[in-house]
Amino acid sequence: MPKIDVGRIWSLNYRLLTSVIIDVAPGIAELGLEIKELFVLAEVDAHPHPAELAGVLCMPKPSVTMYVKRLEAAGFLRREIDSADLRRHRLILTPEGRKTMARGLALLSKAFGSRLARLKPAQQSELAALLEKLS
Amino acid sequence: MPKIDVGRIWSLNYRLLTSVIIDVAPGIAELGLEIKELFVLAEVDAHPHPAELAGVLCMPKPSVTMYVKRLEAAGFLRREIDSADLRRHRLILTPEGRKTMARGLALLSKAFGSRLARLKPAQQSELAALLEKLS
DNA sequence: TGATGATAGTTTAGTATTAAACTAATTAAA
DNA sequence: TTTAATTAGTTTAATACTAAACTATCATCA
Repeated sequence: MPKIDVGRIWSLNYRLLTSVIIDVAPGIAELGLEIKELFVLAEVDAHPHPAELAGVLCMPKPSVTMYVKRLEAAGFLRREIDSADLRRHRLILTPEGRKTMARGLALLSKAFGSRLARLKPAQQSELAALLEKLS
Repeated sequence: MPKIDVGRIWSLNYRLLTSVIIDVAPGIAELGLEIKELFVLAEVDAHPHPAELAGVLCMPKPSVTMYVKRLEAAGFLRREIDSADLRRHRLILTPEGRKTMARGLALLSKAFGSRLARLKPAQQSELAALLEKLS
């Protein structure tokens, strides 16, 4: 059996993601967002606390601080003090933030989806399942 | 048929790559490299001119200028003027650069490979084939 | 030729990112 | 309790990144 070239899988995948990000950045910018801010918005429902967001998104805490600050200033989310733990900030999407997030994710889906479309539906499911196992 | 969630595939994949990079960064740093410098080294044989590297690696030209400058200073590559076109710099890996590149790629393969190992060999081939189609 | 436009690579200058140190709140142990 | 250790989030200070402008060379075409 042929040995898989890990480096090749890696670089194919890396370039795929990078080029999709480059494609999609201008559209995202029109929404008043940066890509990473969109990632933050997209995880706020599931992980409403900054420290969790940093963990889930693999980004340092100060970056989250800054993105949250900007997202808040833009009216896309607000924060409440968690009364059970006064250190924690609970983040909440505003309706505007939710709408903008949906638009941003739609752009990303469209850009990535147009590549995914090269695969048959069954292959797309297969890819999703394989990535799921890797994560 | 269930509709595939493009955003989910995306974020699974994005997080996979990010976390592998975070895992591998300290080891790469011990070689005297940054991750992106390693990516540059790895493509120099196939694309010996900075402008091409920028295209292939999806990074801006000034970034390539900077990485090349550091890699040259570290003795990992040298440059020659292309006598056919005096604007162009032909980049050449030094033996030391080649050795360091191999070590860096080995680290990356090991880190990514340890995730890939969750898949059976046939599934690894399948993943490689799917990513190939997407690139 | 020589004028115009394109391309290779660099520099500059401003923004983005992040490691390290910090403040404040919580928890656990003595 | 009070002390020490931990955790949440922020600030600071330094580095990394990159858009825009630049220099030099090349290519095209009148």
